[in-house]
Amino acid sequence: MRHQTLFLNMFHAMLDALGPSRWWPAETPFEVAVGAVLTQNTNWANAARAIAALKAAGPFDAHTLFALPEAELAERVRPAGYYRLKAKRLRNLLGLLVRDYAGDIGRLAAEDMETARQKLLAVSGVGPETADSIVLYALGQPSFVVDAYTARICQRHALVAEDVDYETLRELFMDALPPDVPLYNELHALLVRVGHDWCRPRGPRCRECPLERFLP
DNA sequence: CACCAGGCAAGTA
DNA sequence: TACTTGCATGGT
Repeated sequence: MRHQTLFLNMFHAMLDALGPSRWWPAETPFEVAVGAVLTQNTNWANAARAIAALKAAGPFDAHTLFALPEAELAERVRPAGYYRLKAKRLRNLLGLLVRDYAGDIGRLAAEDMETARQKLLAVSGVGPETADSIVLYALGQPSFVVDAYTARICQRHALVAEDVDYETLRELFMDALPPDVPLYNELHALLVRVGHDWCRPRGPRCRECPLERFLP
């Protein structure tokens, strides 16, 4: 209850200033999952190019992509950067879907949230942010997504320590807020937008940030 | 030119 | 355990 009011005030301030985000920018749950891997430490425009190249390879589904040679997968995801690495990581994730869920991400979505999260985290190349992004935006279950922007905004406003870890930050939000999928969806999206446009990694303390009047 | 972008795992001591 | 390093393209 400690941070609930603060977070909700932040949420409404950002929403009023920026309007709704309509995230995740993908057409299907499967595309969300693929995009979550491809956008790791990479801007979305490059990840989107890689997705377009994957779609050009044939039907955009787990069976089809998993059947591609890894070298071809790598060439197609090249625009997303780290392309040899991401080909492996994507393949690992596709392998989970094909082996355990008949290639159908809807069957993964039928698992309870903790099970789905652990299955995703067990894939090499899927860490906590990627797993939570898939759980929230592809599976539609209320796992709060923490990312570099979330951490930076909270650190810069002295809400958390500089060396705060992923789980601590996630629990801060999830303990304060109800497990509400639309709320987690929009709040994460807004934090990314504010982080990208105002809360830069270097440079002076941001001015005219939508959060300025709510935070120290 | 330097910096940044919706991380993660493996290596080292 | 705690820290460091490799991975890479494309826009500003």
